[in-house]
Amino acid sequence: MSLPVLEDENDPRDWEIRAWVTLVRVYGRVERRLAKALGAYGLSVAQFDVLATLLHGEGITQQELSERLLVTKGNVVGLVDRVSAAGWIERRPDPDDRRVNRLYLTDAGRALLRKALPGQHASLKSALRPLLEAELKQIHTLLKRVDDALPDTE
Amino acid sequence: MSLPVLEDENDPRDWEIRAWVTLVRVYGRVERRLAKALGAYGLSVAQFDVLATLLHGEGITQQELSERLLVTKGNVVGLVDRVSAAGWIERRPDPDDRRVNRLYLTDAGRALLRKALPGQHASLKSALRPLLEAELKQIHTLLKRVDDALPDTE
DNA sequence: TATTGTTATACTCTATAACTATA
DNA sequence: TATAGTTATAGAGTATAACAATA
Repeated sequence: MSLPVLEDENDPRDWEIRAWVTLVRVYGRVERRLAKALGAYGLSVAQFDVLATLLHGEGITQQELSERLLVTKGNVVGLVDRVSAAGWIERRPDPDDRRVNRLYLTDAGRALLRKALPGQHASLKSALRPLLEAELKQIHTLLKRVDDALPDTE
Repeated sequence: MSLPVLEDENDPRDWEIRAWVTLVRVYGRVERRLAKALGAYGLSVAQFDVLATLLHGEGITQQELSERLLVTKGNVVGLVDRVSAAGWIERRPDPDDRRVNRLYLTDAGRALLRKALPGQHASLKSALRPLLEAELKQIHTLLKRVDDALPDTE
């Protein structure tokens, strides 16, 4: 989870650290809630991410999926194995390049998403309820700036 | 990691989702950098968290550690096993309650922190460099509000 | 030669739940 | 009865690296 949590007003640590500690804490706690809700559908967070990524871009390759999910292509193999074994996605060989698999949602996968997505959205809205829309935008804008500035040495 | 990343301006998703997706992405990428730096010292992020938590509160119990790290006490056992096997912390029986272990850094653990902490801080500062201090405070304030509002049903 | 995907290895973290010893 | 810690189980994710097929 990273870095200790303590919140006294005289905390001498830099604001980078305080912001990061809080972010990590929120990430962990919210992620856990989302994961628990997904568990009811037999989905892990990583597996849900696969489905949700495909929802917005069917036909991507495993390579592309690994870039979106920020995991190695080796790990994507196992992930895709598990999700396709469950019948939610399928690999289809690319007709033009026989090295490539392209990934598609099955009807079952689409149906599962239709069931699982509303709950995820609701959990998220509930967790972030203390923030006004302008504040959500603010967080998005600031963190997007950080994301864009991170070199993609990964 | 949770929820797909795509950034087009007409993205119809709610700001909760956009903020969350960005937060998750930043979390993942920065965490990975921090983890890589810790790897040079033979530390995982969770293990570093143990050491850093003890630095700010030596003598806590395993139970207390599990609450700070947001993991179950069962998992803390293994975590403490590994970190103490490496010689960085030690369990000392509580003299007043024989059920309790209290945790302390060893000299080696303190020395390791002295080596590892500056790099962690530097990585963090580097990653968050695009943000002004006021913006870091803003993120801290907003996310703290979210954290405080989350019910601790975990 | 470079790329896509696969396989193999080994470790860490996680959740869950039953168990013990103490209180 | 309740609490602190332990053990056991099983699954999931991760990194790393070598490999096959294809380009």
